[in-house]
Amino acid sequence: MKFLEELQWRGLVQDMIPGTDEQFEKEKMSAYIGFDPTSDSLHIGSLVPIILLMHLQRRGHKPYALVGGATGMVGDPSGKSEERNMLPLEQIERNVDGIKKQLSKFLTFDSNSTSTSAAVMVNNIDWFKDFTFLNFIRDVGKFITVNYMLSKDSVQKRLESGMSFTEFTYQLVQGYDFYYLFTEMGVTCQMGGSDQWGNIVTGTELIRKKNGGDAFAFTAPLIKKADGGKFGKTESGNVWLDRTKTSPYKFYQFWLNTSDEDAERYIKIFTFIEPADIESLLQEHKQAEHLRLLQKRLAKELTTMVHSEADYDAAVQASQILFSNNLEALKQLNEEQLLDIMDGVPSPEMSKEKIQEGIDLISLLAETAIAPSKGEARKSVQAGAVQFNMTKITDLEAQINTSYLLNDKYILIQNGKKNKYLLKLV
RNA sequence: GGGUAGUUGUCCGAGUGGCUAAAGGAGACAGACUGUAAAUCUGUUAGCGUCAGCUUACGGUGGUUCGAAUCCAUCACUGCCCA
Repeated sequence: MKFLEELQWRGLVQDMIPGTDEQFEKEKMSAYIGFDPTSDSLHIGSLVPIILLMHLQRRGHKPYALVGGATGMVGDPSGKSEERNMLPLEQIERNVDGIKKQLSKFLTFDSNSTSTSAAVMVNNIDWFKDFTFLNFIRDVGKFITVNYMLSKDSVQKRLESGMSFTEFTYQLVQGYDFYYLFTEMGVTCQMGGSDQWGNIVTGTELIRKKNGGDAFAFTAPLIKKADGGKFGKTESGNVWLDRTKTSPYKFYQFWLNTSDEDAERYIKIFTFIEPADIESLLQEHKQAEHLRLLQKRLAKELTTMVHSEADYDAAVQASQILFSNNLEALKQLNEEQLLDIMDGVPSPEMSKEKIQEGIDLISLLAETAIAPSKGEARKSVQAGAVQFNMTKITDLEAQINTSYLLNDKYILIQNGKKNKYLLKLV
């Protein structure tokens, strides 16, 4: 399969500049994608751009990852209904560093290697920091008309509610990135999310006018859930690629919980499994949907890619114990096994004396922060959401004592079916 | 600069002196059913609490009033029209 043909099949292509697909077959190309430094860690929303770069590298093309040290200072209006807050400069720098570190996990950056497909990291602050305002409006602003800029969706949507000049300028700033990379580094293609289409086209326009060169681009669709909800959010917020923000166990659980409908799309988008193999997987899945083959495979591929195989194994093991409702199996684990399995499961601590003296259920939940307050704790218990060692407790007055302890110092507590905690007594 | 409309809880949106912690919807969380899915049904959804109640809330600040999201003044922000 041709490069773009495959990406298309995977559902990774939304728009494309005509001829881009052929160009990728003609020669090894350099292509880039931008990352916004709005946080010091990437979350799974950034996985699509990362995967695009990985596909690129696998096919022998040269991926450029651009972190937006400069563009982050301006703020992209695309897809935003209102002006966004500007981050302090130090924060942006910190975020740029964090993102760089994470990207190197997915791409080979080896600059010593002679490989032509080694990835390159660039930061647009490097070519913007000494670019004066006057020079910018002479060298860049002159080539793009306001009429053209106004016609962009991202601008149109904000015309009613208001938009600052800063945000309006964003497309020029990003457009210049492409121009710079095109002329200085021979990067001829830009990729991005479909919300970036307008900005990307401004770049190709700038290149065409200033330089007369042919630039290429394509975008990937925004990932949405089949029910229209946002992708990548859970009750506890974003799913991050950083294990200290989202443990491998939770990361694994996120993918495992994918709905059938979404799983069929995600397996193509997020994994590198060969198209033929995916087809047969889909067949298999349809025959026995309750087995959730797709979800399991998705969770495996992603957890292994983002974390490691060992993390994946641990997550599977933990999930099996936690969701089997097999109290006996749980009781039989020794301390080491228990801790091993529960690695990544939130583990609040509490002093042992309190349990020895006996404590009421509500206070325990509130004090361990398993429930945010006593009021919330009461609600959860009344709703039947609380389980201790896989046994539901609905009595508001229940007293908790040492008889609940596993291995003499742990209690497995659940608040809701999927929120597990391992309470540790110290 | 002038005129005018607006700013309500996570979001949308009703409310125009007490019955309003604020209708309705969306979203979110929880329960039931299932397959740790979807759909559906039910409950919860400002904070705290011994569920009696207390505290904070309708852009900011002051004021009128026994009492204000609701009236007045002023400031800030935004839209629209005129210059």
